[in-house]
Amino acid sequence: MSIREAASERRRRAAAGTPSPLRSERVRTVYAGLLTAILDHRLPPGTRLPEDEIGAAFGASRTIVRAALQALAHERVVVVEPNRGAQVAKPTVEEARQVFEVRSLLEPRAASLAAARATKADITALRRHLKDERDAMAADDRHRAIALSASFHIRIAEIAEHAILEGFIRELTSRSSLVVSLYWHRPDTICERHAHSALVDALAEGAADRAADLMRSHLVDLLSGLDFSRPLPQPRSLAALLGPR
Amino acid sequence: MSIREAASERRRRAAAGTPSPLRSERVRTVYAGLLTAILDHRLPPGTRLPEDEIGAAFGASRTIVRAALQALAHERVVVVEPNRGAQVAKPTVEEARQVFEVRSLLEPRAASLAAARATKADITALRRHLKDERDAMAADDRHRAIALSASFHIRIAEIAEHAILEGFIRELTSRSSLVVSLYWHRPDTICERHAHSALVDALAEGAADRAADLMRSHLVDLLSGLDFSRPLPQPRSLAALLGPR
DNA sequence: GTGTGCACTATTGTATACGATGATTGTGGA
DNA sequence: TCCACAATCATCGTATACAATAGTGCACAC
Repeated sequence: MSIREAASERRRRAAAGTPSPLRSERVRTVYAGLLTAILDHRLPPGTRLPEDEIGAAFGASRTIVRAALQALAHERVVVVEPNRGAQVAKPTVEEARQVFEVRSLLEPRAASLAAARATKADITALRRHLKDERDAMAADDRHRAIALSASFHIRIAEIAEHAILEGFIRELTSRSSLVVSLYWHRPDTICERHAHSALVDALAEGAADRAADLMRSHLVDLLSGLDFSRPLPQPRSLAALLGPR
Repeated sequence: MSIREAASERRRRAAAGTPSPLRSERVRTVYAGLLTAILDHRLPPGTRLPEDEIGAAFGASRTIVRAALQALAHERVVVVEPNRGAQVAKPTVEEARQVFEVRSLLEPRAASLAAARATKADITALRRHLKDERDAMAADDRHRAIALSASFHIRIAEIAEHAILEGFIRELTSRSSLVVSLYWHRPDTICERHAHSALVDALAEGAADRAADLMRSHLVDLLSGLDFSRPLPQPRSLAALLGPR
């Protein structure tokens, strides 16, 4: 078995254990459909998710939909209020800070592990990923750019071959996507692209400590692109909406 | 803000602190019953968990049991194999290492936050907790001692008032309990008791850095009490079992 | 005696029916 | 005009029936 095959085999096994432990294929379909829609910001925070409607959209029964929603709720991507149904989560400012704080505890380690383990094939794949990001941004495909930017972090966690870190980072990047959709307010996303690229360079050289540092500062940078000062992103009552006509 | 909005807001906040986002009270009952049984090591790793049987034990329908099992599966305390049912998780050696590695990334931060935030009442409660641990050990109530030892770490995460850290630490301590039940092999647990006690002292003084260091070394110490060298706790094939008769 | 295949059993997967809950609207009275 | 209360509606919560699946043991042929 070649080195690359061995790596891919390792990766496959790692991936098997990773995502949410969903029993059936149909639940996974609904779960994945909802999750990507949320991460793409097609379903913004606060969107109600009635079981019937989702079931109709996916051609699934409420049993299936409920299982998918429960999984998403466990990852805090949706919140369910008893007897009131589910909706896309609306992270508070405090929650947003905590998400990035925990990311900055976990992801530098993932980066340094990845630096130690990355194969040539991994680096190639990452560079291709960077190119996709650039293309999406050039094409002004904001949804796709956001999704790719998040999955870059997940790719690194995968390369680190650390199932638990990967699982937590998956959850945190999902939640970050919601945070970004509520609080992002920086015009230029150039620095981020540069940060990702520098990180890949460090990984390619196997520079574990540098990779960790780059990841750390990248996360600080992301956090600084958020604007928590705006009054309130969400609750605006109907009165407020209709008043200043 | 209207009364209705305020109520929904309160509900939302209440749900936020809930360990696992379980919709109904009955699901929570089954979930909690199973979890404590597992953490107490009354249900050892590998125990099969048929839905009917659990339902009968708790007087609940399979619908309820399934929801509880799914939640436990998400926390990796049980594993479900499609069409084959659920069983108490049996962490591998690799998983065990990872659990403690991630704990040592997260818990020192929790400890230092707790040092900054702990009130006198918190410290009193922690000292009472320590006493309970001592009593359980003195009474040779191994189950209770193990459970208390784990919940000590959770208490600290609660004091840190960091919902995300707390959630992750909850999951990791649960998984640690399974690891301990499979791999623990140290006769003396005295050092641990001492470690907890020193940690509370640091929290009482508000010594954040020292608390973090103590937590870090405590976790290293716990890891060193595990014996991964024994052949294999679980998978031994039938051939291996029958061969060297 | 050995191997193959079939029926049986135990268990999970899914849909659906029915009851319960909470929001909303409409009506009556003060 | 406003509040209280009742009826309505949408939606969720739960039990249960039935289908599907994996595991088990038996019987039969060779």
